[in-house]
Amino acid sequence: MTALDPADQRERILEEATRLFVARGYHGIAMREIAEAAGISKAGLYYHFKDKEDLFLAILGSNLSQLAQLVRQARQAPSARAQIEQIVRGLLDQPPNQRAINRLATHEIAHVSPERRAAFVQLYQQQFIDQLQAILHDGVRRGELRPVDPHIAVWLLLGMLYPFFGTGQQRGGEPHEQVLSTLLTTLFDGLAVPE
Amino acid sequence: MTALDPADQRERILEEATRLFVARGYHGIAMREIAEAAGISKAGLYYHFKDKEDLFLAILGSNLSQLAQLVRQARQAPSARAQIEQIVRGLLDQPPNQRAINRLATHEIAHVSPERRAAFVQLYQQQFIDQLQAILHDGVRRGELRPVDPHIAVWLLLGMLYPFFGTGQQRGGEPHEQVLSTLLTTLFDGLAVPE
DNA sequence: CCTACCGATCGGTAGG
DNA sequence: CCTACCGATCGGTAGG
Repeated sequence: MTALDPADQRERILEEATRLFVARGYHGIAMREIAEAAGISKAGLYYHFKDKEDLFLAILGSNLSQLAQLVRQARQAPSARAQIEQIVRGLLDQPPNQRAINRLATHEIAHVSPERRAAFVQLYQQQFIDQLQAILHDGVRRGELRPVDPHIAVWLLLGMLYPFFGTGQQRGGEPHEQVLSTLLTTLFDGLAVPE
Repeated sequence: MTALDPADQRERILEEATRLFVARGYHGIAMREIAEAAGISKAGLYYHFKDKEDLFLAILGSNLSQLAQLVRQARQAPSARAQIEQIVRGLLDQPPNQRAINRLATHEIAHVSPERRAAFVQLYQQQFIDQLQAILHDGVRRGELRPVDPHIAVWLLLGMLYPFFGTGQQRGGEPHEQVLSTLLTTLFDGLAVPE
């Protein structure tokens, strides 16, 4: 038996911890459980991560980097609608446990200390929310979209995605493409039949 | 000093527990904290409620009754759009702590035992989700709405509401009427400018 | 990274 | 027997 490389061990911990936090929330999981799932002792866990919050925020931070990259790539598309479509597609295409981290980020962040929470929320705002707002703002400015408040519209969009950020066992039983097209049609064209 | 009537004491416990669970989630609150907030001992708490899950489910159940009533009243309206509008208005008009119970119901229900969770989820489905699906289904059948899958559309609608189910301190700083009208316009007419 | 622990606090219950 | 609790403490477990 050869021990794992430290970086690989860290990755393994993050993977198992993600799965557990997604299933039962921040306070629903003990550090002991994460250690067992990763095949190390609890003290070993504290070698890789300063404390429980540090481990939790590492998961959220890594996800935020991927979100930021997704948005950066999408901004190359020609219209607001095309940009949003690319982002929504990218989010729904993530593996279930990755998608569910967005749920953790909006929900369980409340359980970390005020200082670290404020720091993460600010980063999340800058790297993700502000970018989405800019896309909608530009869409309104160019006359592509109705003159809605981008601030409200961003939360409507993220809200529409929210139920499909589950683990995939509960919701998301529907075909991917059908959810995607229904979401985009509803968001841009509305549910009402045009007269 | 006269002791409170048992029913009043129970109401007081439910009120304080709601506030605490909303702020910090199911596992984030100890029975001791709820007891202190209600001005009784922890043992007194267990006189009124069998255990922590029983107390938690009493909160969700009472909210579900109100949701069911809201939907029943709304179903009298003449069109699917008018019915949905009345329900959305009713939900956004609730006091912040009441609104936030919807968040608890979708999120923190995962933390109760499988049997009790299954029972509550079934009741929630029958008394709320199925009713919303019926409204959309009828709307599609009567040609008011695009031929969307009611199952997906219900979750898009509830998702749009979700960000505004916070405690009111974070989101919901926007004027009520503006959120309501933006949500309904987006849901029924879409964000795109008609050509 | 482990074994061996800590101060404190967890949900729940005893007798009166 | 009942109600509406109380002070004290149970066996286990939390993060560190």
